[in-house]
Parts: sequence; structure tokens; C-alpha cells
Amino acid sequence: MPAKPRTTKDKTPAAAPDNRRADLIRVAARLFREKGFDGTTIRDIAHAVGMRSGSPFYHFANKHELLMAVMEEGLRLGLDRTEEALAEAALPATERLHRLVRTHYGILHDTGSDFIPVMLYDWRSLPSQYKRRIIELKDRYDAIWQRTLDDLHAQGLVRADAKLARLMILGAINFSATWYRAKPRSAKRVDLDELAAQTVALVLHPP
Amino acid sequence: MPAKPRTTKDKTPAAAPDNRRADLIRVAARLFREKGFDGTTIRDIAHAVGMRSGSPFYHFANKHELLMAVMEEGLRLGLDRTEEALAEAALPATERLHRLVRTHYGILHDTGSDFIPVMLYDWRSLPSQYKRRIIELKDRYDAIWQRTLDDLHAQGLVRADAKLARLMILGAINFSATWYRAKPRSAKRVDLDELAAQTVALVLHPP
DNA sequence: CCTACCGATCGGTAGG
DNA sequence: CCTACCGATCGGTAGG
Repeated sequence: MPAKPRTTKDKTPAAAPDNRRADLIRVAARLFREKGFDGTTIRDIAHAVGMRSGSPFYHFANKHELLMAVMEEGLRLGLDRTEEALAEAALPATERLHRLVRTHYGILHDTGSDFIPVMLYDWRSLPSQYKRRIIELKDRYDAIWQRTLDDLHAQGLVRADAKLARLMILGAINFSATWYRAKPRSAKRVDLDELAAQTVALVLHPP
Repeated sequence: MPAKPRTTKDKTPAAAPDNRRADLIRVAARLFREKGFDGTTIRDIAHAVGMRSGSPFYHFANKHELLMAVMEEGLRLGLDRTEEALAEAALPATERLHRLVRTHYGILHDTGSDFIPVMLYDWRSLPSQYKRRIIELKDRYDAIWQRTLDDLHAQGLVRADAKLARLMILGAINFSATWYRAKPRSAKRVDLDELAAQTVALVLHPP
């Protein structure tokens, strides 16, 4: 059993002493998102953080555990952001929906936020024994959304069945991972605020 | 250069003489959908149609061309079905939307309709030189949808920007590939007609 | 379309 | 965390 990792080859001068594991997760997320789980080799990931090919296995038992760590990180961060967005007491349901939608777009498209797109794209690659842990977190996320959609449906502001509405709205947002590019190439690209407003406008039926 | 394929090992007694290529495309679509492009080997596909491992390369230059053929088949079939669904003259825009939505659900979930889900899941795996041909077909499909959404937006029946509405509605439907199961496990599962009605209800704003 | 095979890649490991 | 390496897999090909 080797000693705790210690390296002098840190990329950033002020790097924390023991965040190599976090580095691997972050870089793996980026590469998995770009090239897919199967299209990314452990060598790619290792070299991207300045390690040799075998070294990631000091931090993760195998490639699939690294994939799980990426998804878990994404859901934990997403839950934190979402809970914070709704922390204010007594928000009307319409405002809660708007914040949920806006936060979710951020989770997909903010810089460095590659974890959830990996979950969406490479869910199939996660062995079922690892899926349970992720599903547990995902259920908590869905439950937050469901509460708001139940309220909106009860008020007649969302017409579809509340559960299907949740799946469809999240689907509409998630699909933006396939077409939305944050880097504005053409001048008149919509930003995430605008995208969130448009999404809410699409599904909300004013009384 | 070998002669045209001829086999006596056809699975179905009345099999047409020269549809081995079509068999490969159909079986590849199913396997790609289940296990992903990278997760499926040429050997898997070959054996599933009763060939040996090297034989698919008699029909396709490489694995990526088989992937492209799957996507192309999906778009051609989808375009046919969609054009037929809208063939009736002078349908109101709301009815056209309903038919577009219902048809798209069928394209994703009907038995044997695995081509478009492969395109959605494994788009990343298609080399860019092959993407052009597929994008051309996809643009035609999108254009059909866009016409209807432009009309609905002009009539005030769809609130969001018409182009974003198209992306979001197709996203909502496409995402069902990740959660909808046609085989009813619990008794009260919604069918595709119900799903289409709910989708229309979510996004359409009656005047 | 089959047989026989190659060459490269890749996840993972032993031992330090 | 590195060095050195293994074993299996897999896309693809030659030749018939």
C-alpha cells in the first residue's frame, strides 16, 4: 500500500495539497462530455492532469468508479444549487419554476459544469450496481421539481399531468445539451436567462 | 472482388434474396440502441444476423458507415411517416402539431424503430465527414416542424420563440427515449396517444 | 461471405 | 504515484 499521494508537479502554484482526486473527477467530466465514456481512455485523463497511465487507479478502483464519481459530483452540486435557489421562503410556484429552469440550464452549460451532461449521455455505461447510488440522488432532485409542478398543475398553470410535465420540461432543457453553445459564435445568440424565460413561457398557461 | 452475396442460411423461410444489408442495418440499430455504438462490436452484429465476424465488411467499408446507414434509414423512414401524416390538405396548425408529436413518439418507440434513438445517443460517434449527409436529411425534418411552429406562434398559440419552441418540444419528446418503456410493466402506463396529447396540452395556449 | 490473422489499443496490475 | 508490462478485445484485411 503506497503512501498518500504527494506531488511537486502541481499545475497551479497555489494548488491544495490533496485534491488530485478532485482533479481527476473534473477533468474526466470534461473529457467524457467531449468524447464519451468509451471514447475517453484512462491515459487521456491521466495525462490531462499530469499523471502517467496507471496512476488514476491509485484513486479509483476502475474506470467505472470514476464515471460514478463524476455523476455523483454533478448531482451533489446540482442539489446544492437548486436548494439554494429555492431557499427563500414563500415563493410563488411560478417563480419557483423559473428558478428551477434557470438553475438547470446553468448546471448544463456553465463553465466547468460537465458532470450532469455526462450523466445524460453516458448513463448506459454505468454498471447497474453503481446506478443505485446515483438514482437515489437523482430521485431527490426530481422530488424538488415535482413539488413545484404539482402546485402549478393544481393551480391550472400547467396543463399536462404533473409527472409527465416534469419529465417533458426537464427533457426540453436537457436536450439543449445537444444544440446550445455557450460560446457566442453568431452575435445574436440567446443567453441562459433568455432561454429560461422562453422555456417558462412555453409551458406556463397564465390564468 | 467477390460475387454478390448469396446465402442459404436465411433465418426466415421467405426471406428476400438480397436484403442482408438491410438486415445488418436493422440489427445494428437495435444493438447500438441497447449497448451504444462503442459498446457494440462488429462481431455482435455479424453473429446476430448469422454471419462471421469479418463479413459485415463486405457490405460496409467500416463500422462508422454502418452507423451512418442506421441514422440515414431512420431519417428517411421518419420523413416518410411525417409527410404522410401531414398529407391531408388544409389541416389547422394545432392538428398538424398533434400529428407531428404523435408521429415522433412512434419514431422513437414503435417496435423495431431504433434508428433515431441511435442518432440521438450516438451522434458524437459519427465522424464529421459523415455528418453532413445526415444533417441534410435532419434539416428537412426540422423544416417540416418549423413551418407548423411558425404558424402556431403567429396565431399566439405557442408563446415561446418559434425556433426555440421547436427545439424544446422535440427535446421533450426525445428525452422520452430515456424513460419511456413501451412494454407496460405497471398496469397504468400511458400509451403513445396519451403521451402525445399530454405534450400538446403542455405547450399549446388556447386563445 | 468465410477463414485465418494482424496490429493497435486499452483497462488494469505487480512491485517499488 | 511511476515503471513496465500483460491479456484480452476489436476493427479491419488478405485471399479465396
